[in-house]
Amino acid sequence: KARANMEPLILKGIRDFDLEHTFACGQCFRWNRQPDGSYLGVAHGKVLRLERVDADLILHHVTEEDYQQIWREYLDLDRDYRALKAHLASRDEILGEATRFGHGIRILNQDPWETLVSFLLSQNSNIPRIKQCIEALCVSFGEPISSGLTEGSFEEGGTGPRYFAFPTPERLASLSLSDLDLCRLGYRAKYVLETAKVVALDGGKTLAGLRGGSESEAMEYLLSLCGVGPKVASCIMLFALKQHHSFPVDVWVRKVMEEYYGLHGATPNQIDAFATERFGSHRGFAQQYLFYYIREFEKEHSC
DNA sequence: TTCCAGGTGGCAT
DNA sequence: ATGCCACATGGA
Repeated sequence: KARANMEPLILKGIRDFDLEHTFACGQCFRWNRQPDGSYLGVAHGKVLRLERVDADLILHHVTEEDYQQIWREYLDLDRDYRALKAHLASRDEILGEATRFGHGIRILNQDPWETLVSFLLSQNSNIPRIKQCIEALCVSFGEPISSGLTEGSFEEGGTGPRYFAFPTPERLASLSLSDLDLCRLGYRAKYVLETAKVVALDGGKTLAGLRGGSESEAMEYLLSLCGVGPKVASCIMLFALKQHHSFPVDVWVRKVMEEYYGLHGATPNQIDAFATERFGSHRGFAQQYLFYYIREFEKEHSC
């Protein structure tokens, strides 16, 4: 196929979408900034490069069909973030500040299986290393993608395929612990294998079926998986299952709740109750604005 | 060297 | 229900 000559897809007048905010805010791990400021990522077994030119969003290496069937939803392009941010900002000044700071954040609609494994690996780790682990998994056990991405200016000139899909649950379920040694997952390796075996039982259908379903049903299934606790389950629900009322509480969000909202020593239940009362049914978005806000702020003051 | 990183499982109260 | 602690790994 002559995909190398594919025209870029130009979406005009896309507001409230900043590539850095969206791809570096900690919700996803397979997007990387390129020398020219565009972002290259792999999702749903496809490669995409996104570029911002003024008010336009440019999608490279995509077909119109893939845009309609995959990227439009993945990038959450049909949601009115202007109205959403106004709603959240009206709750309190802290959230107002956070939404202005991370004004271009969008909550992606990611693949449930990839999100599940990604956040399994996230526990007691940090974002650069999480990305490293996931990349190692993909290179070692993912299917190579024939993207047709050969005309780009970001080729390294090496040999062999450069882009790999996230490995399927079946593939990971077939591995042994020692197979995973080279990925350096640490003690989380056995969580990945155990979980892959369960998810692979029905090809991930149960997991995928949780999208948009009931909160309790999703939570119950996720918590039954080895290595998945309340925090990881909440992230999967928010980032892959469209459960936008999910409010993940990690060390950073806890810090926000303590230092900005005065909830010192609060239990997870107390924090969730507070978030529900204060931020409403869209508290998952609030969580991500707050997370990005506190994390970037701490980065500034850590040097 | 020690501490920390988008926590969780196991075990003790 | 709640409170500790080990858990692999790498960077500061």
